[in-house]
Amino acid sequence: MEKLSTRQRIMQEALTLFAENGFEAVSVAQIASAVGIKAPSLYKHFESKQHIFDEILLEMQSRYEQKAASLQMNGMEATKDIAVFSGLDEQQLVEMGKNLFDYFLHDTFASKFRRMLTIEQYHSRDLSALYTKQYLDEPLSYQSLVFGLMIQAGLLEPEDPMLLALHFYAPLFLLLTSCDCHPEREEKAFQMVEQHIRQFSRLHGKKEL
Amino acid sequence: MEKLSTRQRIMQEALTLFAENGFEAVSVAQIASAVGIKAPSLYKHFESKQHIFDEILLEMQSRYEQKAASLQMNGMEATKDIAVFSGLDEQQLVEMGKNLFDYFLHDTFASKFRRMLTIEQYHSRDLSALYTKQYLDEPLSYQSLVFGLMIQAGLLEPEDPMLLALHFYAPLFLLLTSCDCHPEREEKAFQMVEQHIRQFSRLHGKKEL
DNA sequence: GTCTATAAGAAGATAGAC
DNA sequence: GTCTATCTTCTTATAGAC
Repeated sequence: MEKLSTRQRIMQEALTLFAENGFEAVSVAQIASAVGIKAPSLYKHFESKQHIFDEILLEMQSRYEQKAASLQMNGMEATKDIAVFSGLDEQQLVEMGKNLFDYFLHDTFASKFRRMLTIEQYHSRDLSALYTKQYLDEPLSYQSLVFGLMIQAGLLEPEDPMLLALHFYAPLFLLLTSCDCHPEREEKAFQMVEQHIRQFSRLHGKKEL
Repeated sequence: MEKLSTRQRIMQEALTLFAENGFEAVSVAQIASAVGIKAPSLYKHFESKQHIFDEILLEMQSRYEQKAASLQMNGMEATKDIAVFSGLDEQQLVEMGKNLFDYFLHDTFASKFRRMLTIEQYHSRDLSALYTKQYLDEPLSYQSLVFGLMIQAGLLEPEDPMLLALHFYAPLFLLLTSCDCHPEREEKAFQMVEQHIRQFSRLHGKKEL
């Protein structure tokens, strides 16, 4: 369990601190202290504070791609697996939403990374582009693709898929934001997620004639 | 037009910088430079950098309360003006949503303040509570109240008002976030807001028998 | 790979001239 | 109310002993 290298522990503690205070507000000494070493020792593992940040970014990209594949959130995979998605029923939709919600909220790396990007997006075009891509555009375009398939399969009433994706995902995004600094809200938020998706299913599900 | 006091200009420039970089990443010298004075001169107007931040907070509270009243977003007012809200039709709903969206996005003070709070919420219980109250809880509970009245008035199908509020407001919140660092998205976002609200009205509006 | 010591600079803030 | 000069502390980062 304690097999993390010092390099990995530096990245972990740095991310924790960056996610709470922002990059510039965290000192190298703070990071080192959290790891249990002195600041100069840290420079044996990373050439600069900026380099720690850059490596966290790379690490996250890699983890995100893995998770996207495992959640079947990758657009490429979805088009290959039409059979899977065109058979989605309400309960599976609830599971999909809860999985996405739980991942963004509780995966220790993903959750902190999202908070860090939320903070850092405002002073870098690159970071704001990454934030938008990862937490807005990709979830929306993926959901849009899924709902398009569900309409084709006769599971949902015909409707603009992007509007459906916005209706489905935006409440998850808002509830996520509401839990970020208030863990005591998580239970209620999970209930809201479920209610929301069941309402979504009721409103858009194919009506019997 | 140029009647702003130095004190007011300091707050203005400080907010602009805080909204982009966060409080700790901005130096007093940077703020002073943006105003056109030297750092020590700034201390004749504010006793510390923290004090500038605190005054921005107070200023915003005051402006927010004014705007809430003018947008009729104040819960107290709404219950007094049942007549107004129980007569809301689809077009008025669109206007209400667009007004809210436009205010959060374009009011120079409100927009920067929201970005600053988005950054600062993570390292202070007080600020995260303020963020949640101002951008999540109050909009939602206000919308919830409005929709409850609309159901009573027979304008909407019976439904949990909080679920309706989440359905109505969450997409506005997400689209707002998507425009924050990407002004080129605003036009599309406004179109999406309108489409979203018309869909909302179509889905929840009282069906004719 | 860790440490102490230290450089070189930037930070918040004050003193005092004008 | 503005400035220059200055203080103190903290910052990132390096040098070199162990």
